[in-house]
Amino acid sequence: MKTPTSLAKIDGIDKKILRFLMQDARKPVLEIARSIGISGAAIHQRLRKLEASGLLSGSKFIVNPKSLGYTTMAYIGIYLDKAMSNPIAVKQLEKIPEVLECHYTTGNWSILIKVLCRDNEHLMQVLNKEIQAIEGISRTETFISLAQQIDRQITI
Amino acid sequence: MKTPTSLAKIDGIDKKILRFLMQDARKPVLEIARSIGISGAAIHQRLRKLEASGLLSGSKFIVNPKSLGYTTMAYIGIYLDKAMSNPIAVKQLEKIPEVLECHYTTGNWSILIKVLCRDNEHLMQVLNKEIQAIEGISRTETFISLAQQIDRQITI
DNA sequence: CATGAAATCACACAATG
DNA sequence: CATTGTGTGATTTCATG
Repeated sequence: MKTPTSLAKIDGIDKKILRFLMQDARKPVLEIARSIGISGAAIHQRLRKLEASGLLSGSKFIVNPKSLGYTTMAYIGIYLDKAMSNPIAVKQLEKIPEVLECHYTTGNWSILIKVLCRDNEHLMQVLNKEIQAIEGISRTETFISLAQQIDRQITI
Repeated sequence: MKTPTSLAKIDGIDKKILRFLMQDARKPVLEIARSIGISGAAIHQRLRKLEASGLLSGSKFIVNPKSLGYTTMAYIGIYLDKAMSNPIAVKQLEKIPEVLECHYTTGNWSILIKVLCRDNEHLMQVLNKEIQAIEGISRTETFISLAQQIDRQITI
C-alpha cells in the first residue's frame, strides 16, 4: 500500500496563488493575476482544479477570540476508562462549544483536546461541569497556554 | 483593573454575518445580505466596524495537508533548561516550517508545539535533527495525533 | 493550459432618510 | 444605523490559440 490519498501535484504558479490566498482569502483574483503575471481566467481554472483535487478545503474568516472576551486557551489530556469507546466520548465533547480541537493520540492519554474559555473560572467550570461529567472520562491533565507565539498553516 | 482589551459588542446581525463568513470567507456580501434581509451596504458598514474593532483578524484559504502528503500531526511537550530564556528557543522553532503552533504553557513542560510532517520518519528527523538540536531544549515528549475528530473556531 | 472578450454581478462610496 | 444609487472593478464562462 503506497497511496494514502492521491497526492496533488502543484507547480510554482499554484504555489504562488495559494500563498496569496492563504494569507488573505478575499484577495481579488485579478490582483493576484497582475502580481504573478498571468490572466485572471487562468487563475480561476487553477483554483477550480485545486478545489476539485481536494487540496483546497474552503476558506475562513478568522475572528479574534480576545475581542469576544475569550482569553484563556488550554490543552487538556484526557484518560478514558479502558472499557470506554472513544467515539462516544468525542460525541459528548462535540457538544461543548469551548472544545475547539480533539485528537485521538498516542501516549499517556486517550485524547487531547484544546479548549477556549473566557477566563480561568470559566475553564474550571467547563472542566468540572462539562468534561468531567462525561461518562468514561476518568482523569484529566490541563495545560494552560500563557501565550501563543506561533500560529500558522503548512508552508507551501 | 477591569478592562483587558475592549470587548467588541456585537448584535445578532453581526453574529449572522460572522457565521457565514467564518464558514466561507469568499461568500459574496450581497448573498449574505439577501439571506439575512438587509442591504449589502449595511453589511459593509458592519464589517468595517468589526475589522476596526480588531474582532476580524483576516481570512485564510484552508489547504488540506493530506493532499500534499502531510499525514502525521503531533504535539510535542518541550522541557527547557532552567537557564534558557524562552524567546530564544521560540525564535529557533519559528525557523522550522513543520512547527505550526507554539504555546508557552503551565504544567510539566515549558512549551508545547504542534508539528505537521509527511510521515513518522519525517517526524523523527524533525525531532532529532531540528528540535533536539536547539540549545536549551533538554527533553521532549511526543504525542502523535492518530485522528482529529474536532476542528473548529469559537462559536459565535 | 493560457488568453481575451463579454455579460453578470459585487464592491465601495456617497448622500440621504 | 440602514437604504438607495452609481461608477468602477471583479468574477465567470466561453470560444479560441
